[in-house]
Amino acid sequence: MKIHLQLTSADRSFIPSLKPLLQGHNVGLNDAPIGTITEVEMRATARGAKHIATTNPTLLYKLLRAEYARKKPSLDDYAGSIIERNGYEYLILNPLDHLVTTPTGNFLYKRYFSKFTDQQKWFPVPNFTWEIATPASLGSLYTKFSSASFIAVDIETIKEQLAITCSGYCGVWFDSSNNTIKFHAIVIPCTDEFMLAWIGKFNQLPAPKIMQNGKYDNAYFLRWGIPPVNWTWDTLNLFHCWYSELPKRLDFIASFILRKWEFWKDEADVPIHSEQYYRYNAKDAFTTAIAFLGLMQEMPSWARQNYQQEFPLVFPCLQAELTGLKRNESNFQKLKDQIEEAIASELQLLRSSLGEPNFNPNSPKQVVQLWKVLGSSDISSSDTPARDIVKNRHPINRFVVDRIENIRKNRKLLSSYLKDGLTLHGRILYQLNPSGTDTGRLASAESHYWCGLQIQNIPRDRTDIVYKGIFAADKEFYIGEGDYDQAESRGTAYLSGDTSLIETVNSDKDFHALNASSFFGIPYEKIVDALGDVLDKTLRDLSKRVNHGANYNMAEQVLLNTMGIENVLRARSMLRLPKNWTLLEVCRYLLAVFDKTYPIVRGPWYDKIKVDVITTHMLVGPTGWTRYCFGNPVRNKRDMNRYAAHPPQSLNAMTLNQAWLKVFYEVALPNPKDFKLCAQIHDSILFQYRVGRDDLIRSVHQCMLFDTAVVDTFGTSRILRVPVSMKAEGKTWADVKKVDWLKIAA
DNA sequence: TGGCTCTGCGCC
DNA sequence: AAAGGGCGCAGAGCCA
Repeated sequence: MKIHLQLTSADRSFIPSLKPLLQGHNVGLNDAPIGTITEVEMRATARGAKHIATTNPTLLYKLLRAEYARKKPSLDDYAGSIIERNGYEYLILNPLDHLVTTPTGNFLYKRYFSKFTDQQKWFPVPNFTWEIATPASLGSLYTKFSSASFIAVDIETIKEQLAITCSGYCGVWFDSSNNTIKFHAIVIPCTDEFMLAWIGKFNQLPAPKIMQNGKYDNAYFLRWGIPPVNWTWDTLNLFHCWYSELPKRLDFIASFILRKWEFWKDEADVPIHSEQYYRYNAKDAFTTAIAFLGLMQEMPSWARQNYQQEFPLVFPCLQAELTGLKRNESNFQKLKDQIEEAIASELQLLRSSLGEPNFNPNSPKQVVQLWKVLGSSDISSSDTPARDIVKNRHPINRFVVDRIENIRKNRKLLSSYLKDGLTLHGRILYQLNPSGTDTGRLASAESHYWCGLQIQNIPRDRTDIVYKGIFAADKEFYIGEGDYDQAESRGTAYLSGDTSLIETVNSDKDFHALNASSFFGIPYEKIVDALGDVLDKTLRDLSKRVNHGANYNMAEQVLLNTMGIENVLRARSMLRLPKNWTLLEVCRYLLAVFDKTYPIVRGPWYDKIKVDVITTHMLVGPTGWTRYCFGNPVRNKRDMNRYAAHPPQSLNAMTLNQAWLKVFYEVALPNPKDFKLCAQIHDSILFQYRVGRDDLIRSVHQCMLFDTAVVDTFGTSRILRVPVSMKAEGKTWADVKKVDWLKIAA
């Protein structure tokens, strides 16, 4: 096959990276500017090519202009799409720099390129047929769909009243007599109670349901009292379980799985309840159905096993999302007033002392300008490390920077956590997404209902501000929370097989104080006394930071940034390091001390991670959870850092996810009147239990405690059991108290 | 005005 | 040359 590759001049320097992908194929390259489409087709014809691949956005624009005059199409949206014109096939590709700047570029290029060179291996796309259901046709359509093997479902919604505007169904019928698959999509407009009832009836059809991010659709179905049965498949979760590092939007999945596919999301911008609107809905359902079949055909067994672990999580997540937490209105208002007042007075002070009545401390540009005035024109950023440098140069700087920091902190609180529109019916809602991260942690975001907040980054309580007090227990309920103790460090210890670290995490003594003692040669008794009270907080904090830094494979500059100049200076004098050492030298020393204490972690274990990724592209965790890795940890330190952070973070996530499921099935479902599952926050489970049902605290504790066999770098298997500490009896999230009777009674 | 990217920052 | 992992959200600033 002959292919014409129409590039841009910006691609020129990346052509060497492309060459290996073109080997064995007859490809002609051209990077001249685009005049007209005809001109490009003439270039192709000149070399006998009917297939044109392009990275040229102008060409894409010209190809689409007739259909979508509204806005410029984005190359990234259309990457992988095939557009037909005049008997030519156009394959849209991202700019060639993706081959070098993204870990997935090479893989995607190869895959998309095979849409031309290896056409028969692609899943065949059937014809798209669809119709709008009417009261007259619904009866017969219902009969027809009753025999479907699968039904893909997708809804459209509007913000007003959180209403469903229509629901699309794409039936899939397997006919074993002639070995064919039939598809047909319908859209039921949700225009009145009668149609809503029909949507509910279709949702009750027995066929397994396929959705793309069905948690969204189901939030609306549940809101309107028409839940579906047999939701078994979700293309979002399927794809995440296969290639967690790739995008997971339906349009991306479609162009990844299907050869002849053209991005269609630009069609969405049409009037509600118009025919095009319904067509768009039908097409989404159709796409979900065929993407599902393509995924089933192609996904390897390890990815399916991932799915068996991941998909069940959507049910407790959906329940927790719709439960949310009640807001304590008076605490909320009081806090908001307090913060607004603090901002106003600090801002006034700052502006008048600078003599700049319009100065905005949140503007990076203005703050960098201010550095110039203060004689720090070498600092070009206004972020935390930059401010740290500036404020340590002069007491006047410190005064100004302190004001800026106070204002920024409080403004952040106000805009992200004390904003309008947090609640629905007095409750703060959110999403918990099992497909949101590369490691298998849940991600969180604002609710599907266009309100609420991300529940996993709530500000921790400070001496002056107690934010968590705005989350209130329901009437006759208490808030409780179960936390894994030092989960990631335990994971690092068992996964690496560093026996010193294993000994440290398993000790009854304080983890960070033990570290401080081994790192700096100070007797443990001088850091923590016999009662467990901390005597040397500074030293303990220092070892905490060093441990944290080393675990994430920090370089010394970054350790300096996170520790701050003052802390590093303090470390230098406290540890009696040479006075002529620079801050960076001190940081280098601190990281070296970690390596000396725990030589296996950043030594043989990291080597093992590199070998695994380079030779297999896989990181397989103790639960079997497998991450496909596109990056190269040998050539690229960023990739190395990601893959070094993955095993402990993922193991911790898997542990928590299993506990989350257990709590759902063994505590929440059997006790619907007395227990509410609220959220998962990376190493904790937040819940509510009815006053008097202290036994449920113990039940959660039991669900969270379990054993995992972990094999280390050298093949030794050990049983890891992460201890759990329980907090409970909170009238708000801020006043949960440590539960101390669990151990005694157990 | 709306949409986009960049910067900054909250949590574990 | 320099390189901290995993997230999501808001404001600033710029462009059309």
